Amino acid sequence: MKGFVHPGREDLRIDSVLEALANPIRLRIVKRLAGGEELTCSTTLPDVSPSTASHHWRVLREGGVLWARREGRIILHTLRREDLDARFPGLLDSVLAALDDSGSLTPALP
Amino acid sequence: MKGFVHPGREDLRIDSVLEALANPIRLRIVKRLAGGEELTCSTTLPDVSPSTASHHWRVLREGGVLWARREGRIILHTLRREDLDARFPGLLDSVLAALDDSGSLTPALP
DNA sequence: TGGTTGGTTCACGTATAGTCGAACCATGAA
DNA sequence: TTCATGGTTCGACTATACGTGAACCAACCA
Repeated sequence: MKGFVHPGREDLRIDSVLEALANPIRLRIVKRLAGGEELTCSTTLPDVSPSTASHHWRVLREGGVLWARREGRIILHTLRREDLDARFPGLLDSVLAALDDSGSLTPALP
Repeated sequence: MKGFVHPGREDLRIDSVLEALANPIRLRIVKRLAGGEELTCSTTLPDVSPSTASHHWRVLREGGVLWARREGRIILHTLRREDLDARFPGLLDSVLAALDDSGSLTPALP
């Protein structure tokens, strides 16, 4: 567990990205990240167990949706906006716009 | 089995649509439909069984991605482009553009 | 009427996603 | 060194997705 595996920009695949996005919990994460915050694992999903949270972060990371980097004891995540926009122009924006419209995927969270 | 159940435009949900799109077989279907063709079930997926094909058509239909209408003995499918563009502007275009770039999801088909 | 064609539905098996607790690892602090 | 914190990994379980063949249905045709 020394550092994270991220697909390169050119390795991003549309079906992997769609797969990563096709989950309400992961969409919540993406929505939060889109605000520009750097999120940690535990503070973002207090309603699921640490192992479940870790699973979802991994799917997003390996799908190429976000970067993970260790900062001391915590792990900070940021959206790979440039890479996603470069490879799939408009995709992220359209999904984020849809998330703004429907409040269904944005329960009250700290 | 008298006619098909389609979600209304306002009932389209981003996670259902992403879920429907997050599958290579269904992406192949969407790509074909985007060409403007009206596709039947069997001619589009000759490499999977009729029941499997029917399953994928159903996921796309119930996710709101396409219209199905009976025309005599066959069922014709068309992309719900207007509805998708209205509810999730840019989503379909970005996915289709990605499908054009990578030939990986477009095996030789009749 | 009976047969054929195009699809669906059902029942089933298999594979994978999602979830969790327990154990473990990495980091920083005492 | 020892401890606490933040995450991951592992093993197990459950739920759902995927895939199939068999049976069925709906429309057309002879």
